[in-house]
Amino acid sequence: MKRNSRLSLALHTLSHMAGEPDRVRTSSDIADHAGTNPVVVRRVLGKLREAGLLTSEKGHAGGWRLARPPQNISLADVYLALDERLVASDEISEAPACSVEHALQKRVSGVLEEIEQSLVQKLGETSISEVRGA
Amino acid sequence: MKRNSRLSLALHTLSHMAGEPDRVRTSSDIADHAGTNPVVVRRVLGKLREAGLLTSEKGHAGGWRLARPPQNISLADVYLALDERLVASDEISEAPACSVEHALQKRVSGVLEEIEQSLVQKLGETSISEVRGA
DNA sequence: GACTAATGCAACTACAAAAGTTACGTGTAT
DNA sequence: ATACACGTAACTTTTGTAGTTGCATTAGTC
Repeated sequence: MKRNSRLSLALHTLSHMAGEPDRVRTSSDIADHAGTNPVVVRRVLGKLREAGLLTSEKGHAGGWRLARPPQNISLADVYLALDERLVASDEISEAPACSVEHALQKRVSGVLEEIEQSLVQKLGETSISEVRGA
Repeated sequence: MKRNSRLSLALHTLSHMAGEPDRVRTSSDIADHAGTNPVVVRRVLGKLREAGLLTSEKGHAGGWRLARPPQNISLADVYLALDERLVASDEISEAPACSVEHALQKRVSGVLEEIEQSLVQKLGETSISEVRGA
């Protein structure tokens, strides 16, 4: 696949679903369309299910479905569901000796965190249906 | 190190330099402060030099220095210098069979590209000196 | 009840990006 | 001449993630 594939796969799948919200889709179908395989699809969509964006049903005629109207699912919902933190680092900074150094590190982290937040806000301005729609 | 380490290392170093713009620093000094090693530092700072943010001098008493006043170096400058594309994918999409599918992929890519742009814009609003300063 | 088709999940392999490391060439001040 | 610094190439190590296989569980269908 490519980089940022989880986010890309999630958006792709959700946008696709937004077109026919009532249709149930299997992991295999989705995997075929996305050029990947069913287990990867389940892994990614599982995250979206945990976040309440999708529902899944086992057994015969089971599969995936949107849990809410697509107008009501923002890109930020998806991003957060996947635990992506593209900008900020989930740092385990190994406590630098110097305290000035430590202060500076917190500065940098703080700035990146702000940028991360503004990214999420920006993502919140677009819904899945808009991705498909126009 | 941690995730997003190149950006983090670059910002850290530049912020540090912003404090004493006239001082020349060696890769070793910087590496010690950042908890990494000189070659990695040279790799990252080399990108910043290519982008005109830093200068380097070889030989005895050589080292790294800011190429411009720190007020005049934005986070976007740094981000772009490193060729980071945190949101958008540098996709080599393997041409999907269905053309509808292809259209949708372009949609998703387009949206991510927009988000990427807005991220750069946001980064452009902060300078290196502000990171250190307040 | 047997069969089929779907998710859920664990364990493993494969691969790629990046950090870390070593080594050596080049340039420059003393 | 020497010491010190960058520039760069080649290699190893680490890590994140996709891909794969296998099997348990669940739910319709015959």
